[in-house]
Amino acid sequence: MTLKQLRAFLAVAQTLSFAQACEQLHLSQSALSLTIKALEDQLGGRLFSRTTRSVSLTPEGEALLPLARRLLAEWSRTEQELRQRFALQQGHVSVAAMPSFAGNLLPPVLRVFRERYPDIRIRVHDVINERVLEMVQERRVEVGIAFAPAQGGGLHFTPLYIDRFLAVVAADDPLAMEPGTDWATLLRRPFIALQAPSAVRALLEARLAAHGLSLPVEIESHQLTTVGRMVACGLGVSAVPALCRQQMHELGARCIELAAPVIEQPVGLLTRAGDTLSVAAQAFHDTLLEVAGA
Amino acid sequence: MTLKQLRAFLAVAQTLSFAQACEQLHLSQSALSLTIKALEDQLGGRLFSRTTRSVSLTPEGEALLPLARRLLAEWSRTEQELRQRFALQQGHVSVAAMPSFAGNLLPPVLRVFRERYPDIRIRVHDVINERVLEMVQERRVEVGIAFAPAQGGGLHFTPLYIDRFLAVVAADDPLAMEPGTDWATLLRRPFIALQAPSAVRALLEARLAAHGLSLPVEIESHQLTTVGRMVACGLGVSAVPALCRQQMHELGARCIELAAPVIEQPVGLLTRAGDTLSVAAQAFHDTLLEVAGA
DNA sequence: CACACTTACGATATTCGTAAGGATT
DNA sequence: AATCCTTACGAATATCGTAAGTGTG
Repeated sequence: MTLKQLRAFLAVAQTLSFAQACEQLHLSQSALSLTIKALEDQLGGRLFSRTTRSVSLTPEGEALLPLARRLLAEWSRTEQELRQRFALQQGHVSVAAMPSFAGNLLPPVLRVFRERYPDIRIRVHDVINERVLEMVQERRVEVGIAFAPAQGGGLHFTPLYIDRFLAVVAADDPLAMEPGTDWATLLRRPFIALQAPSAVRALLEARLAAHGLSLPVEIESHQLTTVGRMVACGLGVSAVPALCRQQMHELGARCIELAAPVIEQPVGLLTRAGDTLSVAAQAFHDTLLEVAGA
Repeated sequence: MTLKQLRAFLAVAQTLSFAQACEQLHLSQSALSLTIKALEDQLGGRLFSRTTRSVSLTPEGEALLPLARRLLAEWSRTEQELRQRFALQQGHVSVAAMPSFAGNLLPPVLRVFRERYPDIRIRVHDVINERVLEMVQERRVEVGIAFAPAQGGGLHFTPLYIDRFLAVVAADDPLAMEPGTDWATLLRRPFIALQAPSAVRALLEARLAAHGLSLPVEIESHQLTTVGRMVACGLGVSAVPALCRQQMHELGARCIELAAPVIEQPVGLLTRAGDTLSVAAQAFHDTLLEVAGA
């Protein structure tokens, strides 16, 4: 039983005329006749009762009719769905992004993506850096945005930009007037740090230790905004990824360059090494590189 | 999107190998490769991620897989069902038969039919003669068994046998010893008749009237068995289709031939004139002619 | 006699398998 | 070097349309 045969059957069953069905199918009468005949032979009996002057369904044809309708409808529905997926008119992307990115560079990217592909649903997971890596590995998301991972671990990394740490000080701190400072100067003040499970915190301490420095931690928080507010109130100083400069400013703190050493770490897109991205995820990937990578 | 393409997709998706799928499909690698390529082109994107050494599903392929499975499963289920119908391994027949037939000749026919086609379900409607005609006309049954209808009425009649009326008398009635009698003799006794809506009653009175005779009705019933019992108890006599001879005997009454006039009426199979019978109904029709027509 | 479906036959397209090519383990 | 998928090309197969055939109203 072929698709053509079933389509031919449906056309004849609906019009109850070979001639009319021919036009509908863009087929000659002979071809249609042969097609129906072939179908009947394969099934083992007549589907139509032909009296040279009129065509009617046999009871078996009557039984096939609703089945044929359903089958063909589901067939084209399936075809349609796949086509739409490839045409970016359907589907969804799951993305995981570390908070500093999710809260700063990501929203404008989402706006552009949504404008371009309004039918693609996006699910953003705003989770800590390590969790981003896990979610990509576990295939819970197709794309992740995080710091470059230490070892591969089956992940593919596409760099977006190099992030560097900036000093954050209160607006009335003398340092706020300077263009920059160094770690030795900054660390003479009480330090307000992100709490332990944070990748930013871990990164920071590891790099400083390599230069014989350590953080004089006074207060800890696990929210970047809290850290910003505390600095703004003069409770101490901090150091944050350059990405957060705008956010810190809005919270009333000031950011200045920070050297000796300059602490840098690439931020980029993570995908599973072996896997192909869905067209939707690929489109998101590309949009992200285009909008945030500039 | 064609059947072959989807079958090829499923085979490759399940084995994750073109080579293995080839054997399963009885196809060369090149043909399979082209088939998958054609499917991908038509849908507008890749379904498999080929790395010359391993094949894996893309997210879109992953989405198609369950849909393809369902589609192909339903396809063969449909094909199977139709084939079985034609092979008399599935389906049902609805039959309407007038009570005298349903209770006498029909059961052995059903036994034979059931032995031959154990997978065909039969539904018997045991209804009065007129209702048989209606049910065939309304397509509530495919086959009816009744007296030959007066005018066509879109019905096709196949005669089974000619039924004639017999006299029914009590076992101790003097007539019970005779080989036969005539209407004039019979009607000198009180007559026990079937009630008005009965076709048998109507037929009887119409034919007798043509010969200037009328029934001296003493008692009426609408059950043939009741009539039989009443006759057996000596309450009167009756006249019934020859078909019921055995039944009357079992009830304790006796049947003898009845002439002057001999009242005959063909009994046969009724079908709608224009319609084709289902193979199941046709098989029943044929079995009935063979078993009951002998 | 005209209409509607079926059958026959030659022309066109499609599909298949063999063989060569390219890439990876 | 061996395996697996892709590409190229000639051959077999299937399908289509034109035209003649058949039966019914």
